[in-house]
Amino acid sequence: MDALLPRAFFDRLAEEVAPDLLGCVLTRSTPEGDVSVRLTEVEAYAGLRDPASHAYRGQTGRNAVMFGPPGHAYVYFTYGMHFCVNLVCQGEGTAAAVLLRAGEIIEGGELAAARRPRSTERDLARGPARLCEALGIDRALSGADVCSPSSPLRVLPGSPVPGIRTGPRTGVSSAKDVPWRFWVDGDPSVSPYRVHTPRRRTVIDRA
DNA sequence: CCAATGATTGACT
DNA sequence: GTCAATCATTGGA
Repeated sequence: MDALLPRAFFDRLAEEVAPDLLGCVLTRSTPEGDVSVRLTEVEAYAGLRDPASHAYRGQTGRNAVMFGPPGHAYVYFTYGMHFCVNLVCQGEGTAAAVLLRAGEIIEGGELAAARRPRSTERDLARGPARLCEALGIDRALSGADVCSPSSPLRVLPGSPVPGIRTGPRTGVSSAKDVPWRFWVDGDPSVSPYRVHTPRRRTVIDRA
């Protein structure tokens, strides 16, 4: 079996780990089979020192995994319907993490397509919630050790990636100026950039 | 207790 | 370009 990324890889600042994750491969194993994605877009979050991080205001039940050791998955549920996955970085207590935003499916494409039946091949993992859906990642995987060979979610090294670009993070409502989104220039699986738009008032709000 | 909203997506004008 | 879906989590009353 191929060697996984060592835990030391993740024991660094998230903004240092993030570009090194591009080209690496995330594999999800289920009884139905394996699906693997080659990462093409990620975002770094610096935990306690980052206003855009879920961990900015300290440890809660939801973000507890981020305060643990590096090399584990932090999965959260958002907008009432989507999951997103991060990989915890740096030492315990810092709550740094890298959000996995997009990639190219390189194994298990049939299973990924079955999980996302209305998606084109290009869009299978083009976005953080799409990536999770294609790989079958949900809350149950939060805390999974991606450095362990027996884990249902693992990360393997990739070949060095040319053309890494950086820019502001997508969809965040604070610290928009920090250029901690990293992607592979020109890769079709990179998600379209969208600025954060505050939600409008609903009918119930006006009643 | 309760109201607000989100590290998004897909559908639609 | 605009907008609704849909609910866990959060922070404040």
